[in-house]
Amino acid sequence: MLLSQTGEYALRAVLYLAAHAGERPVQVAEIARALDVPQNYLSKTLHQLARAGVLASTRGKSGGFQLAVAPDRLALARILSPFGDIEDRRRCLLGRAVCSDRSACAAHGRWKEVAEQLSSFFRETTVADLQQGAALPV
Amino acid sequence: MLLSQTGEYALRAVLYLAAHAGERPVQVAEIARALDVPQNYLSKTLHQLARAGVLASTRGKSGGFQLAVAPDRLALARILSPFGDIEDRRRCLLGRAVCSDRSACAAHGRWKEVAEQLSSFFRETTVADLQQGAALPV
DNA sequence: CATATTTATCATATTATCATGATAAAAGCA
DNA sequence: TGCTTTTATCATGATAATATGATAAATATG
Repeated sequence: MLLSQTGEYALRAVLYLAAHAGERPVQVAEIARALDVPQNYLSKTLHQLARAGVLASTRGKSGGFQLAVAPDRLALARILSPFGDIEDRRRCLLGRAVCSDRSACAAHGRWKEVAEQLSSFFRETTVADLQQGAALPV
Repeated sequence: MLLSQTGEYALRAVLYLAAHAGERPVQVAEIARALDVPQNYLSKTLHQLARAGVLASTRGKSGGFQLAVAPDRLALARILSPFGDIEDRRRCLLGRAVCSDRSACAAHGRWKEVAEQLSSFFRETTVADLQQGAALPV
């Protein structure tokens, strides 16, 4: 798939948190159950998001995770970046270290437009954008 | 990166063969040297391409690999498909088994356009298309 | 303070991808 | 036929991604 499994979990978890945003944090167990995702693994993933400033975590009773950023200010790229996605993917299709208009691989001319669209999708789409189209379960 | 390492090797090897198309087959050793790629691994990858009908292989003295398809009829998707790329990647961004206009995930509305561009790039771009922009090494 | 709850972290297992090395099988050619 | 060259295949190892299970640390609350 396009995203790593971990990146996909991260995205879905954040969307779940956005949909269930309230005063109180949501626990990993609930999210894992809702998304049908391994709980311990998700726990580690959410912790990475917390360290990245995307989520806020609180421990102890009635603890859990919450969004730390307003949905309309939270781009998908920011959610995925701790898991090494996106910016890597804009790279040269043929794996060259440098590939630009000046020093182009065979694919560059045709690929760059697609790559830029892909990149800007993740940079510009926010969680709020997705909440709108989201009448259905994540 | 967007392609698997193996997929990238495959693409580069095919482009190399297209650029060095002649009467005589090209040996793995030469391709591996030119692309700076592990020879035994490339050998296996080229064999997969041969089984997929993309390349023709001949053994023995003055054997090697050749394109089995005319460059202008050889889409990138066909080169990559033995390595499980592309069609997987068009799938739902959030990993849903079914995700369509009728049953859409939260991302579907915004994602489908990008996904379609990505998919059609690989389906419609041919080796011949890339040979043109390719004055520089692969 | 004691306890229950929850995240944080560690140790380890599983799986897929990437890679290496060795050998078998085919094919040309002296 | 026998030798050399080359692909085909097998066995194995290395590494990273994914996942599981157990324990530690923090915190609210009685």
